[in-house]
Amino acid sequence: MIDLKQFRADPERFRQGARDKNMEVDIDRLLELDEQRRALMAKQESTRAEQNRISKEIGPQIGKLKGQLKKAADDDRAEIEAQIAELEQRPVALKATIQKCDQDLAEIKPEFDALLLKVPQPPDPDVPKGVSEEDNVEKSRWNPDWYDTDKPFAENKGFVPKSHIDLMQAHGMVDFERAVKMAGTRHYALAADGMRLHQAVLNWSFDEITSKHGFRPMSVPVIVREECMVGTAFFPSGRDQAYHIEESSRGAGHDLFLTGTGEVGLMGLHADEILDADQLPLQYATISTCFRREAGAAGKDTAGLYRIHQFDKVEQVVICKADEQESRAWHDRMIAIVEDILKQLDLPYRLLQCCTGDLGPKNADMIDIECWMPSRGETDEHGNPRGAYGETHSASRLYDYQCRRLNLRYRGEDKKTVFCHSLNNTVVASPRILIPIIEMCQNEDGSITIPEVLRPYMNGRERIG
RNA sequence: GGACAGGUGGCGGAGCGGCUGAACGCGCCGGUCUCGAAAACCGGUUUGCCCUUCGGGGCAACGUGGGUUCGAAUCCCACCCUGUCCGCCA
Repeated sequence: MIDLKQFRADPERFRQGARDKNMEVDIDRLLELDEQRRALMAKQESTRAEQNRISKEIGPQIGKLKGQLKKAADDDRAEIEAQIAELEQRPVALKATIQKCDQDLAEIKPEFDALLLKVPQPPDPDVPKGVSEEDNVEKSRWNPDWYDTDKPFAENKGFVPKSHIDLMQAHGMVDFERAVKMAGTRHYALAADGMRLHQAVLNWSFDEITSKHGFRPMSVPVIVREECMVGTAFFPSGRDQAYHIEESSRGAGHDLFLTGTGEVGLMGLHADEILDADQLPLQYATISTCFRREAGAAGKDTAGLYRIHQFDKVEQVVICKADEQESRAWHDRMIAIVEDILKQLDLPYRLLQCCTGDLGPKNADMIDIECWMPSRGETDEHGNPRGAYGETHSASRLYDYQCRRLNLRYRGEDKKTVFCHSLNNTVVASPRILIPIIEMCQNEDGSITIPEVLRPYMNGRERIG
């Protein structure tokens, strides 16, 4: 959520921010409603102040008169009752005014709240302008010394690569047919060494992030209430992407939603809290199953393990002080952790600076990390794919946009409460990460060499097949 | 799922419908005392919003939402949540 005071002071900044992100939001209407709302509040409050004043004055008087009434002789009664009635009449007009303000405010509120939640965080000035992922800017590339992504796979390794689908099926590592039978398209079942490799890369990277980099290991809910989705800013804009469990229609008090990333559970932990400054930064990591409807992606990446409805992910989040330099430093550090992990896995990757049009509503800045996947990309003259980068990680910097919605604060130097900054990044998402691992580590005979760092998690084995 | 009990400030815990933003205790911060510390004593200690001539002024909040009332932490209704016991269960 944006800061209303900043919004009033400089609405143009937010108008431009939404434009840069290609998002529709009626800034003028929000300004108008805000003005109406404040005028009504001012009127209501001053009326209420008046009412309180009168109330304090007549309260004791009424009390006293009612006491007298009990003991009074019959002929005095009428007189006392008249006095009470007169006193009680005094605030009546004020009450009507207050109620009218109440009604008017209640009428504005839903539209105001909905609109306010829709205003995206403006992109940082140093984020390149652009309309789609086409306009993202490559920042850097890394290749292991034995592979050059500018040359075809065959030139690098001396044979034409197979896709992860073929390789995994050959080794009985995956079963698409039965999974699709059970759950429909974009589902899969991992089997045998497929499941082992999946667990190995998750467990290894979880150990890296928690033991080596000091992030606190957590297990958090993946089924959450709507407030948690709104608080983490996945709603309202991403509502279509989340699976909705309609418990309310079965008589329960509220619906639930499946989370699309561990970020939701990790960030939701401290909602509505005021932390001590010395508790910060909080560094959390979780390993969680992620659920995504992939609405609007019909026909895209339909084969294999690239775009699926359910996967597992090791996620890192940082909650730090509201200091731009500090949160930028954390962003760099979280990206460096992923680079270290990908280097240890020996996977070619590149860093992409996402352009304004590719940012979500909550991000001020986002760096995507893509790994080289030999089975992707256009096909060459022999009908073999040329290979392409595919997104495997995404590192977001949010300033206080998310914590403001979550009402997550800390007590600053001057004892004032301040909204925290938050950041998040993938550590490893599997099975998608299995695509580059399996395809890059394949041998001419169809076997797969297990990356060295994963061998301790695979019973010491060196290869599959 | 069944039966009770309960939701008040950082915590514990009061609270005849008006004087209660809230007693009391603990914790925390500041001060007195002391060479220093402890004890004792004194003072302070919620959050959000609105207005401001920047001195300050005002409103709201006792789980949530509605209602009764001139006036609600206190009365009524609905919902949510928590605890305990029983049943079921990885």
